[in-house]
Amino acid sequence: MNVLPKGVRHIPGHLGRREQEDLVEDVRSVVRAAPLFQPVMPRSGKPLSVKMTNCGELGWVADRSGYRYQARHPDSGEVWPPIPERLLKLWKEVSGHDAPPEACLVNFYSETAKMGLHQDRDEEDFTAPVVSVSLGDDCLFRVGERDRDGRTTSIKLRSGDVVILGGEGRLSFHGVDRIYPSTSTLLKNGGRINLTLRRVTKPA
DNA sequence: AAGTTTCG
DNA sequence: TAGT
Repeated sequence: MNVLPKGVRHIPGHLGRREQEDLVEDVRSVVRAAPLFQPVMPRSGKPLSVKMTNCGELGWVADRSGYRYQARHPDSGEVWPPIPERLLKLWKEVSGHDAPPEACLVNFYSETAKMGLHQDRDEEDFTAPVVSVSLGDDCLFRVGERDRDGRTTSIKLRSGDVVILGGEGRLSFHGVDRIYPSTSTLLKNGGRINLTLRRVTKPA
């Protein structure tokens, strides 16, 4: 019986179809304002397979210089568009955290995209959880513990699912091993969108 | 360093 | 630029 690591919560089907469609509209408008860019590995410049953008006061970027949060789009130099209301509402529903999210990373996975096992650790504040929303095709999500060599568990994430990494689970290693093409009709061109809401700065 | 590969 |  494979249980999720402590502090990792999976809420299958948290969002209904209509809410998912509304969120896709929100994402479309974010992408219009802040076009997807191709993140690359620090130093090597090797591209990640996902495309990404952000909304919120801060956005996560990856380039040859490193990983960091910044207030502006790396290509356009524009500030990121605001986090859509319905994501702020979702955060209030599930995060158990008073302060609103400062960053929402938008990752787009093509049929072949993956994300290696990693920690979300570029934030200054680990007291707030990470809240993530899946839209579109199913994926195989793998989650472990705070140490890279800890036990890992794989679960299938479907469109409308929410995953929360909080408390002991805040620094859990996690990644996406594969996308299951054509498993959702939410996105016309297929693929998967992941939205990740985070606090970045230290609490006052 | 959030890659890839391999493994679990 | 994750519908035309």
